[in-house]
Amino acid sequence: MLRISKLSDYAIIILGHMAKAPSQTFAANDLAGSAGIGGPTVSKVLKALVKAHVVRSTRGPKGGYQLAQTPEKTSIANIIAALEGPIALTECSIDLSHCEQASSCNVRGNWSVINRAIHAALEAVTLADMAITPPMGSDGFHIPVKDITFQPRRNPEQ
Amino acid sequence: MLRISKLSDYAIIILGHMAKAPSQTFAANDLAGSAGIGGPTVSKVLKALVKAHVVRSTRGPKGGYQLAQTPEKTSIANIIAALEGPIALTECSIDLSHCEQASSCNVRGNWSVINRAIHAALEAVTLADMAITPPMGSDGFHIPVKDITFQPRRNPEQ
DNA sequence: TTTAAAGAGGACTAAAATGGTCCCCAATAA
DNA sequence: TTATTGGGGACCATTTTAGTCCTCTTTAAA
Repeated sequence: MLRISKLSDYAIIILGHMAKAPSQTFAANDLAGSAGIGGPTVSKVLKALVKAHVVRSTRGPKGGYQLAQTPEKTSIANIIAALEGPIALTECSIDLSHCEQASSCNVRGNWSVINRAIHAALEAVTLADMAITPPMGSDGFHIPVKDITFQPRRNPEQ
Repeated sequence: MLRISKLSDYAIIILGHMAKAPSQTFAANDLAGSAGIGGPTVSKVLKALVKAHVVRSTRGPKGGYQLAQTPEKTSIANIIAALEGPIALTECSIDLSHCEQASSCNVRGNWSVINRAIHAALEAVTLADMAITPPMGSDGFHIPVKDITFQPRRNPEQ
């Protein structure tokens, strides 16, 4: 199954809590409590988010973490990249050198199209979009409030 | 890194070879040779593709594998789903029951938006698009011949 | 100046997923 | 009848992932 790691999933849940008070500073432990995730794990996630400049940290007593930008400016692509590195579906999109099929692979260049599409999809959705609680459907599921459509464009003028 | 498995990658390479002669029947071993992938591994991939009706198989001498549909009708989404199961970025998109955060997770419904976007991106590209060898760029990279654009639509009338 | 509360960085381990191989069975053309 | 091909699944080694823990640094407040 094509999927994101648990840590990225946690990141979005944690940031979702922070997005409710975008300028507030939260201690890692408090976030762990409200998200229902283990303390050390929350710390690990937040450290990665600091490196990627998704959140800012303050040390010392009364320290903690704070969103680096507004939820509207924080894209899901950035969050996932913070925890999993560059978003690319195949190894060779990142580094061609250790691909044994390279010579017989005639499919290579076209992956970049898909990679860009996936990236665009994740870039187009922000933390603000994720954090809102959409209306509850009759089946108990939330109804998403946003939609993304595609326009496949064949053979564009190059 | 958000990525597909090696087996899915192999599948696309293998099918790329088959797409050159869409109605021909190929023995697994021959495909292994031309793709530069181990025989047993190619077999494993092809078996999965049969189950997903991406290719058809014929047993016995002169048997082998054949594309079930034209390359134009074979979507990358199908291929990936054949090897990795349903395309969904988070566990809970497939089965909510074993999600411990369920109660404190207010982000759930919005994942389906992203999942649909990813799926649409993979659905929009076909084996035919992947199999063509695009013109070579001056940097030695192939230039993709197709592009996909996004139209994020905020707050559509529901 | 001291102390305690926070984060930074990284080592380590257990568990899970993945990749690859192999074996025996079934179908079928010659 | 036999040889060739795929079908199904078990199996294991390796890699990846998730989670924990330890020690160090920073800093507000007593």
